Amino acid sequence: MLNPWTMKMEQFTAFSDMERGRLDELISGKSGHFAPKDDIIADGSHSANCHLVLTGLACRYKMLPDGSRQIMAFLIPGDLCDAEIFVLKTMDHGVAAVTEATAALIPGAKMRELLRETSSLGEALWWGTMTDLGVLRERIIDHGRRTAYVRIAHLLYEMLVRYRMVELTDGDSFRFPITQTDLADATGLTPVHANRTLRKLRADGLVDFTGGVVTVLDPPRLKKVAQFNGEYLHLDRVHAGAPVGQRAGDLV
Amino acid sequence: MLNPWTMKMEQFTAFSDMERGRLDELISGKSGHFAPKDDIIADGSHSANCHLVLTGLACRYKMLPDGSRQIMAFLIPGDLCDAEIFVLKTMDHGVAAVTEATAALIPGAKMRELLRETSSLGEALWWGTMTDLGVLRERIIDHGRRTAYVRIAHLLYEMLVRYRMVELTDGDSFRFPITQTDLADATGLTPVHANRTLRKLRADGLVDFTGGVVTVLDPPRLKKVAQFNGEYLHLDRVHAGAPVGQRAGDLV
DNA sequence: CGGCAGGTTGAGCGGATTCAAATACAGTGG
DNA sequence: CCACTGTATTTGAATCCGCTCAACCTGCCG
Repeated sequence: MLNPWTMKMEQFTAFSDMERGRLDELISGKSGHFAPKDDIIADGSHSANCHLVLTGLACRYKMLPDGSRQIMAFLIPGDLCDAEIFVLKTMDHGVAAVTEATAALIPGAKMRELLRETSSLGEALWWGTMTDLGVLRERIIDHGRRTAYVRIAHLLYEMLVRYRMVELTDGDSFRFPITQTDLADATGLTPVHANRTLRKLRADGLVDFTGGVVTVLDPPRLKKVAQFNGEYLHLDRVHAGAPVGQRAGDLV
Repeated sequence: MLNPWTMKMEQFTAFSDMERGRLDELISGKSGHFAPKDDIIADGSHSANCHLVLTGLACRYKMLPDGSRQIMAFLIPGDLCDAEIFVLKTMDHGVAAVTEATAALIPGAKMRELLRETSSLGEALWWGTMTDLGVLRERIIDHGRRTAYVRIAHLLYEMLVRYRMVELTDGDSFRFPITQTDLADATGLTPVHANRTLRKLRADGLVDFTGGVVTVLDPPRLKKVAQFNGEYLHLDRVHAGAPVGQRAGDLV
């Protein structure tokens, strides 16, 4: 059984058994357990360790002076929380658990080594960072030039692809237990309008979202209305382990 | 005279003379000259070289199927256009010149070496990438949770800080010759509304924007209305060369 | 002189917000 | 077993920020 980190990065490149061993070793040290709404890393703090989500769901967020919140990204198993920790003194935003979550604590020094390696691992870490940049840019497009309807559709479709990368989908369903307030904070809408829009997506037979589980009822149609083009995820190499039809790369 | 790349990165850390020499050498190879609206790197393309803006203004953008454009970042002297080129097959967005611009072409192989170095240079490159992430996150907050007025104020104040990092400000003025359409595409507004909002900022005595030159008339007040908090730029170390009162770090 | 790009202004519209209240639902304690 | 409580979802109505459509102005260049 591969760990989610390996699984994710192997969307980019294949690893040798030795490289896989390195990754396994890194995430099998200390780990933290977090309750919903707990900060995994607080805004303004610093840590000697890098955090990697192993189970559950987390989010990158920032509280604004007026009390409103902006969620900038959702973090699922295999995602790094704080790659900046090597070079920056403090976090310029917070990372909080959305559901119960566990995160591996990877010593900063070990991560530094990894980055400098000539093996595929260093490049895979760069790939992760570059795709994070791509996802953020896509979110800017969402907020700047897409309507609420398209924006939510886009987010849900993207999550489907990302969950499939780490094999946490069941057909076209995945567990994504966020509240509508979370959804609103992530899409830059009000909870009221997020509700109405989500409701329309349901009425249009595109998605079902009950009991914390998202089911994409008609992936090709959702992809179309979401104006989704997955190039920004750079799934150059389809993970060899996944059977045809269940690969993340098939969706982009 | 320091080059803009060195100047920018020395906001993060001080370099040795040898390290400065390395940077000088890297950007004094081949360079490209670009006319306004020319692509420096086209969406979907790939290059063996990395581009670094030396003079002029460029932008990171994406064209949408419906013909609208989203500008995701402005690139000024000292900014890297395509750090992704080492690991990704194709660009998932374009970079275009806004004004006449020159860009240094740095061989990808040389950049790779730099990244793996144990010197400060590798870390400074990481710092650059991490602050790029920070700037993008801030743009998401802009679009998601700030009004048009605050959003434009924020962008202009941020540009003031960034221009000051590379010593291209004249007091509180800087050359920023974008059209109001560019401004609209960057802030996710329509040109009409961008115009009205900019006009209001002028009427309120906060900024002047004529002849391609932005003048911040009252920096502390603009900072306040922009809800600007510059932590995300991580100007940990103020550039030693700049006199007190003219440092980028003073503004954050 | 006409053409064109960029900037400015007006009027009406609509998507999203705000304020407010009703409903559903799980947990908790009596 | 049922009130009680708090959180999440749903719906309605009025309002407003930003958009659309449209016209007009300005400076510049061929």
